[in-house]
Amino acid sequence: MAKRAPRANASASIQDVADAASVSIATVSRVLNNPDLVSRDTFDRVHEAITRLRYRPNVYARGLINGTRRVLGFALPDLHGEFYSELLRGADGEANRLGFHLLVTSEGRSQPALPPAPGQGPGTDPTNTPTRPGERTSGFEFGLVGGVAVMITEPNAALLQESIDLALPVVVIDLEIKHPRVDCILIDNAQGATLATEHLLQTIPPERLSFAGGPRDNFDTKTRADAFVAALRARGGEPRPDQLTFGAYSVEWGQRWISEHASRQAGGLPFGVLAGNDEIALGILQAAQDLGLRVPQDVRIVGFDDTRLASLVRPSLSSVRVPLRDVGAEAIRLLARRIAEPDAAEVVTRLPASLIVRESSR
Amino acid sequence: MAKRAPRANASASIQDVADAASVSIATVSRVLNNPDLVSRDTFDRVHEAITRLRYRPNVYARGLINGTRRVLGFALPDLHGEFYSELLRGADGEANRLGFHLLVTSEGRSQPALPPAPGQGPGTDPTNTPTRPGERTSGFEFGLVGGVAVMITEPNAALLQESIDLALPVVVIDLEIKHPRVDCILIDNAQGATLATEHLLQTIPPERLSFAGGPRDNFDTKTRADAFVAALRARGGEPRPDQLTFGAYSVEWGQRWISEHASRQAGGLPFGVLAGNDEIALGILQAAQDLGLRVPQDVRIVGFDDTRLASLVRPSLSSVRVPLRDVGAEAIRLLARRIAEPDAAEVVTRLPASLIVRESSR
DNA sequence: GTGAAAGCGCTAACAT
DNA sequence: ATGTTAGCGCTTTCAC
Repeated sequence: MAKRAPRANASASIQDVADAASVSIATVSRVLNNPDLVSRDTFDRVHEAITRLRYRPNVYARGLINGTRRVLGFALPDLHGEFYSELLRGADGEANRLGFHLLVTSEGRSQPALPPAPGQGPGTDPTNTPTRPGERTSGFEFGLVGGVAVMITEPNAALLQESIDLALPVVVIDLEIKHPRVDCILIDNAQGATLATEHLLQTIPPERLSFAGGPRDNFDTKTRADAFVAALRARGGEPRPDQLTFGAYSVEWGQRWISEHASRQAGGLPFGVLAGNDEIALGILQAAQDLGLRVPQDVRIVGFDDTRLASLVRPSLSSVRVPLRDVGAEAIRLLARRIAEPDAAEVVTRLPASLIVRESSR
Repeated sequence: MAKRAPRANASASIQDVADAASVSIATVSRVLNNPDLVSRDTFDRVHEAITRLRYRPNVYARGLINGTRRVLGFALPDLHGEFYSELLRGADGEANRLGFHLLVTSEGRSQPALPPAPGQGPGTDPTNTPTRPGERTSGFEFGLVGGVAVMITEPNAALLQESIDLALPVVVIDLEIKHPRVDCILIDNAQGATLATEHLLQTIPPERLSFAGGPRDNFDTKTRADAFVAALRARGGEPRPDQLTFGAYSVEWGQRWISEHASRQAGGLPFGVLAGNDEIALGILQAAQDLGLRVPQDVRIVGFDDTRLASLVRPSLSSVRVPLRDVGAEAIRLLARRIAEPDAAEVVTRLPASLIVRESSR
């Protein structure tokens, strides 16, 4: 029995427990990991010591051995707002269910990735502090996490690339990529946008229908815009360029959109707009009213994502419902699966969108 | 030079890098942690090997040694909605700045803590699977984190207790507790509620003013209610019991409150209400309008927290602004400080609240 | 059923 | 300036 004075400060180690229970550390370990292998009596003694000393196995030591990483990385473009918040909640719930922990990060954290230039040796410039490898490069302490879920909404995807390079289990949200061992979760934006457009077309002629999208580069916005155009064409209307505009996912952009649109609105009333998300829709909704336009009599609006905002405002906002919570949960599920079976076939989960009609387009 | 065949599957280890650069592992370690100690030439060679092999130091091995935990736990009652979302964003930003990572958890995850009964030996009941110590008990992988920020909004605080027991750096949000080495962050709810009440009292007589709180046990709600009462008394009005009601932090509760209140409203119009948070206020605002009451002519409403909801709805909602993002950031800052100086004096940060007057109470 | 001992990958003395 | 070596706390053979 290798006794050792238990350090006053730090928490109890396995050795402390072993000493207290007069067994070897191996036995303590067994009590923790293979209770069946120890005798009833020993078990009780050890267990008592564990509780008394408030012993918690050191995760780092454990992780060092079996590489069992119970931590999953969850990288979102941003953490704020109803949208991401709901995604996160879905992930958190599922992580909890499956016994994982969530390391969150927002892309806002991103640092430039390691210099990719293969020929140019690093540290060539003596004035530059050389990249400290092993330090965080993209906001993630890789190596701490057993897998990463990354939401990719725009072309630049340093974090994704890095995750893939590290041969870490990866789940990509919002972008379909074909890569060995990389699973994807997609929202059926096209379907949702089609539903919404067709709904608007029931009461609005094609030439009076517009799409007020988010950032032009944004994948979601792009898909939604394409489906919007397709739906218009299906009705025989080739949209004019001014019927498709792009800005930002913000209330402000929605407000600006409507004020500009209303002033050049030659087609007459009522007109309709499919917004890139609920915030844009909300901006449109409110600024339209400020402009003296009645919703839905003069302007019919449909948002996207069906965040809580949509049901909370008055008049309530029609919106394309996207199962955000399911997206978060599914990401964790896929990650867990791939950790368990690294070579399982790649999965592309496509979650359906549906249209929730409320006052703003009725 | 202890060569070793680099495993095909796993990521490169320090030994692999050492071999590739024909140096010892110690030198590689130095390149990573004390670049000044190695020669220019060696540095370059090692650095090259590192990038080529995509080497990342194993966090677990590192953590095992220096106990440097760059991960902070952030425990909130819930993850969803503007409120927590903003808190989280503040924390994430500051964690990023200070080089920490955020392990989030919502109290919804909580498992029952270890059985506290000291006399009763564990594992006494042979039918029961004994508690697996070392497994997560409160949603947290303690031992992985170098500190924990816990938001405590209601009396039960198993997670807090556990954190404290583990002698982990702890920051408590929303509850003032005096405990060695535990720092607190408080929002000046009393001040905020006072400001709001006095504002309402400018146009509403005390007997027509009500407080529609969140859960009765909730610390914030309690403080806000107390300040409300005090402000009324200062104006010479002893509030009737029905002027103080408690429910939940939800739109639904706000809606129910106004329908019940409107029906028994004998004091006449206009009347005023201070809501426990913005969601309640929003429910009141909308249901009031549905009931044919005009806001602010008939009903004046002030919310709490000043989440984005307040400025997004129409009529816009007056609200007590609470610097949520600062709260999150300050939590991380305090944690970082206590990790650096474990015995620093305890700090209680009290963040000010302010009143934002908008249409709903003008 | 239990203990002894060999590492997991890394850092930090201590040598040289 | 660089290499050698002793652990960090734990799991896991391998003996007994």
